[in-house]
Amino acid sequence: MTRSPLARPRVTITDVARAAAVSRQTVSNAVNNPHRLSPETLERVLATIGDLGYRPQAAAQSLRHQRTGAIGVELGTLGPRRLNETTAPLLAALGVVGAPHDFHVVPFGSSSDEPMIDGYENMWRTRLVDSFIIMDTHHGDPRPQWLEAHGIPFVSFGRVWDDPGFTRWVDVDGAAGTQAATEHLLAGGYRRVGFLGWPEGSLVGDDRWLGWERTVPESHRGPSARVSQNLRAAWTAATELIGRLEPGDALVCASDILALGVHHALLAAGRQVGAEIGLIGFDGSPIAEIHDLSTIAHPIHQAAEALLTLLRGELDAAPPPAQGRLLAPHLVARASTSGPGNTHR
Amino acid sequence: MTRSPLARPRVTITDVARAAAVSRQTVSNAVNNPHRLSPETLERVLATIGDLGYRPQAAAQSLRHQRTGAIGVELGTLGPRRLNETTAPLLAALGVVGAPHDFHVVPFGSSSDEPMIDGYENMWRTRLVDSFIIMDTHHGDPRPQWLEAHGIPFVSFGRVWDDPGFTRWVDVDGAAGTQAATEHLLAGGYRRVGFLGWPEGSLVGDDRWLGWERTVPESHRGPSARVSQNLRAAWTAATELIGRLEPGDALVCASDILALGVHHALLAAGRQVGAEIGLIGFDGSPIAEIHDLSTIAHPIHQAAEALLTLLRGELDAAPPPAQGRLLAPHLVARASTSGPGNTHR
DNA sequence: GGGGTTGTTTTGATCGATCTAATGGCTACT
DNA sequence: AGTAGCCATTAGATCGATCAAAACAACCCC
Repeated sequence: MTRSPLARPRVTITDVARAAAVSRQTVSNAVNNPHRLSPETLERVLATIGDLGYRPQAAAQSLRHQRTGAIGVELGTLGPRRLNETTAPLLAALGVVGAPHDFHVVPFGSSSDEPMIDGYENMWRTRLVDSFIIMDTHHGDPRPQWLEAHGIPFVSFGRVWDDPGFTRWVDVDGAAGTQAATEHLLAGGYRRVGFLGWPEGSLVGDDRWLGWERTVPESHRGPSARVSQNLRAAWTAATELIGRLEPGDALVCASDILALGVHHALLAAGRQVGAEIGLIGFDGSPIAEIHDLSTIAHPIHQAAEALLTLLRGELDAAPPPAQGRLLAPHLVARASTSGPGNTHR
Repeated sequence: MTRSPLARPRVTITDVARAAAVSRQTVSNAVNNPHRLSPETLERVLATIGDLGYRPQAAAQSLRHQRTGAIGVELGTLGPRRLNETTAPLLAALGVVGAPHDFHVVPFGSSSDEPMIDGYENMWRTRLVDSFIIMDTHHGDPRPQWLEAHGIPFVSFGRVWDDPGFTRWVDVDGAAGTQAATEHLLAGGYRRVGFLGWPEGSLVGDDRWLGWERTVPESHRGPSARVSQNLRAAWTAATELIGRLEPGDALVCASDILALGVHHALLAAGRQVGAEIGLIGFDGSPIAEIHDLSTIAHPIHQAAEALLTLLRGELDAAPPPAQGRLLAPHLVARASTSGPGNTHR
């Protein structure tokens, strides 16, 4: 029944103090204010810390500092809001990027459509977390206002559309993404570049449309259409659209799902993806990877860094930034944009 | 600069005690041992708790109890082990199911392929978590042994293949899944049912193959093939396979990716999915949903419950169960198994 | 030698909750 | 009346870390 030193009994600051024949405070200083100790003492204490494998306990620090370093992130599991493709990777990135700064993530769920503020309130009141990152904000979203009203620190991944004065957000520059996609296709030798996007009126959708529209020269403009985010709709629209596409033309799509619809329509029409018709999606989803479709991927890692920086400012009561932060997504080139005439592998 | 009661200053047990004119301990008892109080006192204290909106602080409880209720879950972000389709939903389910039992999840990442034990050691030594759920165990996985050796509480989602004596796992019954798929197809009127799976030798793959093999009668057995988990391979194999399929036949696939490959091959061959050839995948992934493919979905919610139950036993030093727990997945019927001759929608 | 500095180390209090043991009030039994 | 027993309540200590302030040592200056 012997247990290794990692297990019980835990190593506390008192153990280290005793072993090094100093006071608890001196051990604490060795860790947090090394300059206060004489070189000899410092060395001895640090050696003892190493020997015993001491690490400060998070719970004790949290209590003392009144800060846990835990960031609440809501995962909409059931109900209308699904776990989307971007959420999970962002969560992972936040975990990795946050660790060195003593931040960690605590996902929590809202099991139903109930006033989901409940989840936030629980996490906050028990101080299981001391800040939040909200995502997928939409018009009429009650969360920003509620959090603000209660003085709860939070930042947003995605602009807060309802409140233009709110600047503690990080978002992906959709227009820059479709612009890069368009340039990539033109540079790759495709003659005309068209666009398949979502119906006008969605802020994200319009943004992505804009990037294409402002980039493609009149002389190289291919046909375009706007349909809803759904495979069947995309397929149907694409079937009509590709009737107007000539070999050497290409399509920029507002999402990987739309691109997939086009992919299927091309397949069914017996036309070749990439060599005959260029095709690129948006979102960097696994779906695009599986189908060997080029796509515009979100800068997840950068977003995580930026969000944490913002959050740290917020927790230290620093003034909010002058404006939100737009990050450029990056291009992932695959077979579907290998260039006209190029038969890929 | 007024702040709402939810924000600073926090409501502590002392505040409640003062307001209700009792001692701190009495407030604590009102919450944890109500039977110890006289009815009048209890009522008064609870009313005060309600008025002030008191909730015990997690950090203080953690320190006192030497238990945080936090469960570490590793998210393999980069490196070889990817964030798979099941991980994210399970994480969400654990969050929801765990909350009422004062459990919460803390995802942490291994940013590289380094000895990833590091991540576990960090989380454990600082007692940021006091247990782990490991997933995606594989042959030669160092984690179970390491955790065991250090006396760290953990349970596994997925059998621990290396150690048959280890019983603190929950897994999905693959054979039951493919059996249900096969029965569904036969009951739906498909004449012959074939199988497309992974090469022999993978434990999960063989399990899924078995469910089909033991269920389909000799007289209704369709052609089968075994290929690697990858769209292109599936597509190629399926192209060959469907040459041997007659209208009214169906295929059970070991994964949604494989089913997708078949779907594409059918599409390219101009054959109709569902009405002509039945098709069902495995894993309940979004990919299947998007393509309107029937699939066998993992019982994520049940798995989360079972894992938490196991974990609670482990934390309370209860003896391990006699054996691991196999959960039956459930069938999600969509257009791809609508029955021979039935044109769906 | 008293007083002032600087530098290192320690003491005591604190964060918020809960455990243990003690206290005071009341009834009941001898 | 004395005391044993029970119930409701409270005082004090504890979990592990850190802050603020005190103590102590060594040195310099007038």
